[in-house]
Amino acid sequence: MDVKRKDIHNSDIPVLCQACEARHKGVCGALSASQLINLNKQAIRKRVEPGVELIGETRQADSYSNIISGVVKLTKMMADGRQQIVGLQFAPDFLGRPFRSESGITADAATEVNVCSFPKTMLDKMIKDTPELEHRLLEQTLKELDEARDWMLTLGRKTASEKVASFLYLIATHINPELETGADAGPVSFELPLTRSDIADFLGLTIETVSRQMTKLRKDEVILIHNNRHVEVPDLAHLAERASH
Amino acid sequence: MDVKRKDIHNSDIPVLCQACEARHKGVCGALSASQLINLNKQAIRKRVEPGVELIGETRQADSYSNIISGVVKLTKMMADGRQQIVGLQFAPDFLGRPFRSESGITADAATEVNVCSFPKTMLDKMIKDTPELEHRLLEQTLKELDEARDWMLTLGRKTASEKVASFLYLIATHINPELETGADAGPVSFELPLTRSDIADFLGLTIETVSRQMTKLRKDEVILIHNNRHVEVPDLAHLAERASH
DNA sequence: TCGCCGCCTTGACTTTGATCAAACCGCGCT
DNA sequence: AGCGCGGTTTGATCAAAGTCAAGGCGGCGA
Repeated sequence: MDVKRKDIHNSDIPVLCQACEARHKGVCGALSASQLINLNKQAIRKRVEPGVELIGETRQADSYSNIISGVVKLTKMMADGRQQIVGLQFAPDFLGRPFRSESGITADAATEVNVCSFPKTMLDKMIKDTPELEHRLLEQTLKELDEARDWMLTLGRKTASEKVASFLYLIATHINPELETGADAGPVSFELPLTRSDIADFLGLTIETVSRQMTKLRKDEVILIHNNRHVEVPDLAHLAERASH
Repeated sequence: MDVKRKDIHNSDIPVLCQACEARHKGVCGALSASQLINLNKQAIRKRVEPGVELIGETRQADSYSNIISGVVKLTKMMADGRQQIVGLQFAPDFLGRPFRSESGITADAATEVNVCSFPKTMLDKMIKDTPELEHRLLEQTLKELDEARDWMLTLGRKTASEKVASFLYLIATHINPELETGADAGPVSFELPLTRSDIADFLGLTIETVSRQMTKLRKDEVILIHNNRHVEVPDLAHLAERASH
């Protein structure tokens, strides 16, 4: 029976991949069952503690990863220690720089992070006979480019309080399953994946300014905060308003 | 003779493409002679005056372009009129957003610009049987992403005078043929492709601050300016120093 | 040739966010 | 329970960049 065939075929997909978001919405969706099996032989899942470096100075970049869960921050540093977070990545984003060693960016776990890593060489080979794979990489890269440019507007032209509101709005719309799609209203709540110091580095501010703007948002009842980390947003539209969205 | 064959084959390439940088370093390099001929039937070269919109509200984005010469600025606007230039593009960059209508970005000619435009549908079709094309697009997109992130560091963490120096350094290294490759020293000179107001929008500053920082750099003899537009840099290394590179 | 207009510069003053400093809060440890 | 510690908040002061206003420079058309 066709149904049975389908079942059998489906069970060919490695167990780990079956429920994996990277296969549904990430780059692995481009791969056939046999390719997934191949990749899986060399792939390892890792649990990583907050603050640990995934790509950068110490850890050389000879592998790619998919983010299974958690938040990864991409950071750029200047010689004198000033630093700027240039991007946040969530599951099921692809992690790693195709065709190049690296461009002065380090990737650190912001929260506890689970990744699925595999050697660069593997994927580079698969790209050769699966153009769809390159297509997915291009789509993800275009998405990152859009996000980077959105953030440039925030960094260059928004006030401190708009910046903080923009950050909270970004997290609110990215961290929950995905309520990214429209519906910018109603209540949301989440755990902040970043410390105040990370937030400052993401917004181009100091921790003091971030703190002050958070208290202002709290006093104006745009947000509620518990334990410094848990944030409730009674009405996302109000937050969007504050972010000048 | 093989040599003759090659000559004949070479002459199959459309005349306009033969000397075109887009074929050497841009996306068109991925195309065969016959594909180039095809594309050329529908391609048109346009000369565009400074300030004219290439992609955005008025001009709908149903075509892609290659920049033949000149500088294009990519701008994001907020509802209240604040704006931020999120990227500059030079020849032979590819202009247009694959697979998507657009993301709130407008592209305007900063200087006089020459482009080679062709319908989106043409290229989208060619991508299907020329994976190399998608590869080139990915390479360009990754380059733009790197540049965007570099600039985020500038916007978020540099002082006004470092920003202005960074801008001049960027132009110096991009506008001349290409001295991008190393050798960050020695004298350079160029015409500024942007007005003070554009520079301010690129750096997240006001025109007054840009002006003041330019005079400071001039007084410190890091640069010489004639006619407000022509800039001479006696020693590029000094400029790089000021930009905290 | 004059005068206008757009673009740029310069100056005086204000505001925003940074800096410096102190205290607070939750939490794990002894 | 008391202590110390990292992360955070709050307050007082300072400096960098923004705002407002005036004037300069250069090109172009009447």
